[in-house]
Amino acid sequence: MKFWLFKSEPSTWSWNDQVAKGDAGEEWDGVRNYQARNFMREMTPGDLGFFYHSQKDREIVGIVEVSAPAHPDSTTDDARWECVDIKAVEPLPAPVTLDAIKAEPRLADMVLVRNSRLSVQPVTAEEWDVICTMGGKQG
DNA sequence: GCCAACGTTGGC
DNA sequence: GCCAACGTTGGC
Repeated sequence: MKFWLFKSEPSTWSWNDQVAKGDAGEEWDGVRNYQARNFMREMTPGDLGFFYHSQKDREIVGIVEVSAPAHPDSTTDDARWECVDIKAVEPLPAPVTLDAIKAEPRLADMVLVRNSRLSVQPVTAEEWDVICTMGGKQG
C-alpha cells in the first residue's frame, strides 16, 4: 500500500466532480509531465491518495483510491502519456490547508511544499497519518 | 494579475 | 549535448 497526492485546479476538475463519478471512478488524464507519469506507473489498485485543490482553495479536501493501474491516456494519441483511474473514498471532515501544512514541522519535506508544481506526487506513511489527524479523520 | 520556478523545445 | 527561449503552473 502506497500513498499519493493528486492536485487539481477545482475550476477544471474538482472534488465534487470526482465524487459525482462514484465508484466508477475517472481517468486522471491530462498529465503531461514525466515525473508525474512515472509516479502513476508505480501505483497499484487499492493505493490511497489525497485530493488537493490548487490555486484559489489550496487545501486537501478528500481521499481517493486508485481503481485501475496506469493505462494510455485517452485524451491524447501520444503513446508517451498514461494515467490511472481514481475514485472518491471520503471527504476529509476538516480540509487541511497549505498554510496548515507549511506550519507543521513534520510536513516540511512534503513534495507539496518542496515542489509545488508537481501535480502527482508520493506521500510518506507518516505524512499520511499526520494529515489524516489534522483533517479530523480517525484511523 | 504578477512573477518565480520549473520543464520542454529546438537551434547550434 | 548544451543552453537560451519559451510556455505553464501555482503561490502570493
